[in-house]
Amino acid sequence: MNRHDLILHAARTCMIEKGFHNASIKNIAACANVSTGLIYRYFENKESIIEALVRDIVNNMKSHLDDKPARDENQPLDIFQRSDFFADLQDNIFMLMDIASAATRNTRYKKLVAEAHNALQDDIVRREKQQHPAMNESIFRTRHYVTTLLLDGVIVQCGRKGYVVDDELRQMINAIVNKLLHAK
Amino acid sequence: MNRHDLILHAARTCMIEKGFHNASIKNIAACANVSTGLIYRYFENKESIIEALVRDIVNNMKSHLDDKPARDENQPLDIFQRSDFFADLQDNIFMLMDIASAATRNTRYKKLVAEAHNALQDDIVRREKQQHPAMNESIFRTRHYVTTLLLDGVIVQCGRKGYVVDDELRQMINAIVNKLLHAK
Amino acid sequence: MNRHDLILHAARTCMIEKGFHNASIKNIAACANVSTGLIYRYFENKESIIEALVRDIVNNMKSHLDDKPARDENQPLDIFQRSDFFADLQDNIFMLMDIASAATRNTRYKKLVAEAHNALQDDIVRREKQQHPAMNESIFRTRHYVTTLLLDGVIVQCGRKGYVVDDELRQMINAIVNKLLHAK
Amino acid sequence: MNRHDLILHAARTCMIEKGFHNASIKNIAACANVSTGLIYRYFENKESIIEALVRDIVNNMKSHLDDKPARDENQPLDIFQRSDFFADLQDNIFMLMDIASAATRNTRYKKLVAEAHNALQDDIVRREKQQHPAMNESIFRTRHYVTTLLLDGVIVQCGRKGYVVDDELRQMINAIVNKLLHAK
DNA sequence: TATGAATGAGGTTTCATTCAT
DNA sequence: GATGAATGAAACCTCATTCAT
Repeated sequence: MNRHDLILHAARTCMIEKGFHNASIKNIAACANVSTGLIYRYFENKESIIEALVRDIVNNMKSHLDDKPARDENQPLDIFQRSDFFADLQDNIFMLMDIASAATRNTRYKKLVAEAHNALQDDIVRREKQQHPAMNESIFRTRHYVTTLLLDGVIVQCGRKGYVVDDELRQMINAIVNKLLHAK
Repeated sequence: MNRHDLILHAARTCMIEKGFHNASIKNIAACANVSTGLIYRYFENKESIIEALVRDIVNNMKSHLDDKPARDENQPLDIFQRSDFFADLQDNIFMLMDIASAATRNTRYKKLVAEAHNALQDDIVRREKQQHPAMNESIFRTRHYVTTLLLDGVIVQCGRKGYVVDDELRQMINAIVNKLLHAK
Repeated sequence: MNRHDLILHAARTCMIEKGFHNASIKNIAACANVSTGLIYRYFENKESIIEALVRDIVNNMKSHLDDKPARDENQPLDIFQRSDFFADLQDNIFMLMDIASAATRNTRYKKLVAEAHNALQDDIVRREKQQHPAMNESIFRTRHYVTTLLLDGVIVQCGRKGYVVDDELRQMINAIVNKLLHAK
Repeated sequence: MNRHDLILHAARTCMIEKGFHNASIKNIAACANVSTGLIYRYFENKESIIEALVRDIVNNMKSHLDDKPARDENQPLDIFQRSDFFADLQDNIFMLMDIASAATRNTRYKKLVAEAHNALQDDIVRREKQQHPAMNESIFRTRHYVTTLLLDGVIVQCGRKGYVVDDELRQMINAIVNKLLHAK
């Protein structure tokens, strides 16, 4: 791993562990086994690290989606079926909350997060359209929106209660999403 | 307004504006037009201010619920119908995100938020039970859970996109909730 | 007790309990059951309270000495024999240390403490002279000096070890002083 | 001098000059000609600085003792004979008083001072034993105790009177100690 | 390129002192 | 006289950032 990615990885680890505001540059440097000064050779400042982290998460999600096999409409949907995708999401729960929170105040983050979401949505809609050319695009968008809403809800709940997604929760969410999809 | 509430109000304003971590005691004092020292006459420390803020939000929600007229089962539900309730929620969105985020790292906050949620849930279940004595309690709990999930999702979305709840969003959420309720 | 003495008494209690620097005006006021503002009606500032306290201690010692029965030269001396005097001294140990310590830096305290010591010494020498008119004054002064030295040592030791003067310590000190006195 | 020792030296100077409670981190930093932040690179907190200072004093005393030539029993003892030892002690007088005073209220300091005293005592007893193998250990301990008592007394007196040890005081103390030692 | 010592602004909190009531 | 709310300077400590080596 090159220095840039090494630092980014360390930043991710620290922020997951300590939270956005408690992950100091020193922590990150120690975690990456480099000097504090070196951080500033690869990133302009702390904000830029967050920026890169968000970009990373988005790219990760996109690549997860790329791998995703086409869903069989007749089978019940399991939005957690790609276990590695959701494992990742769980890992990121705390960081995502922090970043979302930070984004409410920081224009740069906010723009970034919004762009990321739009990119993701476009990506999802595009591939759904390929599968179901006859369907109305607005339905895709709604689906995506609801799913996002629920996932965000789950994230917050997890953060709040401090537990990971267990089977009960997983089934409940799936039931809701399935009902929504088939009700259309 | 007495000094205690004045400071609390200022704290709320600052946190909404600048975020949890950037609302310094000095900021709050300046916003309340008092000296920094005075803050500590009314609150033990910064944590206590947050504590009071969360308690305030919870009590507010409870009193909103108390005012809520019995819902006519045959009419579609509008969870935003109490516009002042949601206006309040929107005001609190940023702060709630920050606090939820901070709660993932701070034991005291986490306990506080958990307590608040339990208190709210108990309150809701109790009043639903009064209205529908024959219904199974677990259904109430599920309903509450889903609603919470969605509301949390909405909060995050709002924070993320930086806009308030518009009509489109409102109708979409309502549609989902209504479908869920009648599917049961 | 008048307000002035009430406050002084409270100050003494607080300083014994919490130490010189940790006894705040608020503490003292609370202990005296008066408002903080009132303190400043009776004392110019915190320094003046110390000043008054030191004066008090000196006067107390003088009055203890006044009560002291003439010592029988043929009996071994017990410098702790006036148990109430030493009880008082023990009570004051911590405060005396603090004040002595503060006096090293504060001209006003230093002058005060020096004056107090001289006053006490003169008082002691005067009464010893009355008892033993033939003896050389320098002997009295030496005796007084040594006794003071030892008492101060005892005070520091007590402060250091955190215990009060026990029988063993008492006998040891007495043995030393007796030897000194009779060696002359 | 390395930064660590530079800061420690500055701390010592400040404490001697201003006293324990008035030697602020900022003062110390200014005195050492470094930034306040740097202090915390070398010491965990203010307490640690004191800790290091006390340790320094103890080590200094021990090394002074190591250099001390064996005393000729037939010659009168001069406990100030190692003039550099006592010069050092005088330098430390103010600080020692403050620390002793602070130790009465602070568990950590108290433990520190107690340990230091025990270490010194053990050191002294050990070397006396080497010189006089036949003598009872309790005699050494008593001697040490009395000497300590007197030294503490001298320290307090010096602090109180604000002067350094002059010849008169020196001779008086020596006379006392000699009498004590030979009376045994 | 890489280090980590150094900086200093800024955070929370305490407390002697003042002053309107 | 008496109160206690209010002030604000100053304490300790943290951390993003810079820079000599």
